[in-house]
Amino acid sequence: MARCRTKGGKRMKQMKISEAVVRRLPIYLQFLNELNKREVQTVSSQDLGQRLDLNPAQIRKDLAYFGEFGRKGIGYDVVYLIEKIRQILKLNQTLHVALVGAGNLGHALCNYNMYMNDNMKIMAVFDALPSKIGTHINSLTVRPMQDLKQLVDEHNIRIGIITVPAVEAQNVANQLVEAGVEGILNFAPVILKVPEEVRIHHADFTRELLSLAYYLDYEGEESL
Amino acid sequence: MARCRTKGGKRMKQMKISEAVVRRLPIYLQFLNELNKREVQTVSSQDLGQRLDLNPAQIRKDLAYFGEFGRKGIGYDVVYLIEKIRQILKLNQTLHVALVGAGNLGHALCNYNMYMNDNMKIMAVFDALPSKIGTHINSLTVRPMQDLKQLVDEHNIRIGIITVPAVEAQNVANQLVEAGVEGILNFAPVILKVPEEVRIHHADFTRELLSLAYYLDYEGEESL
DNA sequence: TAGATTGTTAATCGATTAACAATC
DNA sequence: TAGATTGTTAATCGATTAACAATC
Repeated sequence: MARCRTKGGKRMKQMKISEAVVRRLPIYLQFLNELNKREVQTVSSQDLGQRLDLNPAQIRKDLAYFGEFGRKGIGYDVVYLIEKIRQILKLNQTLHVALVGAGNLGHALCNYNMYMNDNMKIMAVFDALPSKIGTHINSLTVRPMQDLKQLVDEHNIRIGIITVPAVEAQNVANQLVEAGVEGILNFAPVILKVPEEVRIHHADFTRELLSLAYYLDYEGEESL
Repeated sequence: MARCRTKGGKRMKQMKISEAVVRRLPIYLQFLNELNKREVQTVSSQDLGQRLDLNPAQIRKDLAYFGEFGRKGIGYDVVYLIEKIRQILKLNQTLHVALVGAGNLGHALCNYNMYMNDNMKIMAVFDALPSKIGTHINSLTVRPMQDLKQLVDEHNIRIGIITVPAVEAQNVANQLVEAGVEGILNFAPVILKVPEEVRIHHADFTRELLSLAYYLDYEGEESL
């Protein structure tokens, strides 16, 4: 659902952008924000590539999918490129988020409250445990699951974050889908099934940890 | 650093396994564990593919990099395959982990204490804040950063987890490297530079959230 | 045996990288 | 102008998928 330009500059919708490209955009944005904070005005694909361990040609190509953001002989204007990437990722509208699971991890995420992402806002927190309901996390009151649909509608919530234990995650996902969210970020260590029109991303750190383990050097050389 | 077999069955070290393959192994393992809990004995690549939204041929190929784990006409024995994947990911040894950052997220991870991963154990927790030092998280006492190197040596800690604020993350990474960890799992929303012999994985949920935002359907069609 | 399913080779598809004209 | 760096095309590389013989 990206918009690109034909040679003539006319806009052309729907030119399939690969997932790999989309996943790099937040990385670019993160580093560009750092550069901006350091008041760096301009950056080349060379510089970016060096810092991010990516091929400069790849970076140029990634950005070129969405428009001509750079200047030949000069590089990219940091502020301008930040603005453009924010547009691509639709970060100029504030995205409303519901968080389900007021446990430790849920608390952590609320505290973050996307402090660096002014563009995403947790609007409501839910939990199934009666003991949790009514308690406060920052300025939010933990709500029972029955209120989910109503609050999703009311606050125009488009994303759900799942921070419940693994056994409940699928059930919660179903309820989020039912309530009408368009995307889910799942922290529980299980594979969830959702209708294909709902986008699901996994933030399951156990996966990261396990794949990390693979890359550790052998110590006690063992055979399979 | 994978071991494979030549046709004749002799072992052959070093046949480059792609990162994509390694990242799928934990997913297989996760689902196989579920099947095992449900006392399912056998599973086909067909079944797995359906459930995990992956191509069955891909799954067979992934597994075949490491050995012949299946039986033609039958499929894979769930228990046996779990065991094999655990070996590949080196989960049969208990991996010792240090966690730096006793904030909310650090607490959450300690509570997890890898409950489902008996194979990883957080051996020590560190923080820079004097107010945090000496406090307890479960059975662990929060230690000052000065103790890092000593405890890494003492407990044979091979992995460091970073859950400190973004601005401190690079500094902490440096200290972890200095202390001798082989891998780092970074939760802070920054790009870290580490020597190439140290493996670094990112569990930065803001990235996941931003790329998720990209895939939400447009509402107020805006042009770039 | 017939049906199912693996492991593996070959074909396809897609992503990364190199190279270079355009231009600041 | 000379040097730098983009946007983009072409070349390369690698990953996914299809197909099928082997075999349970």
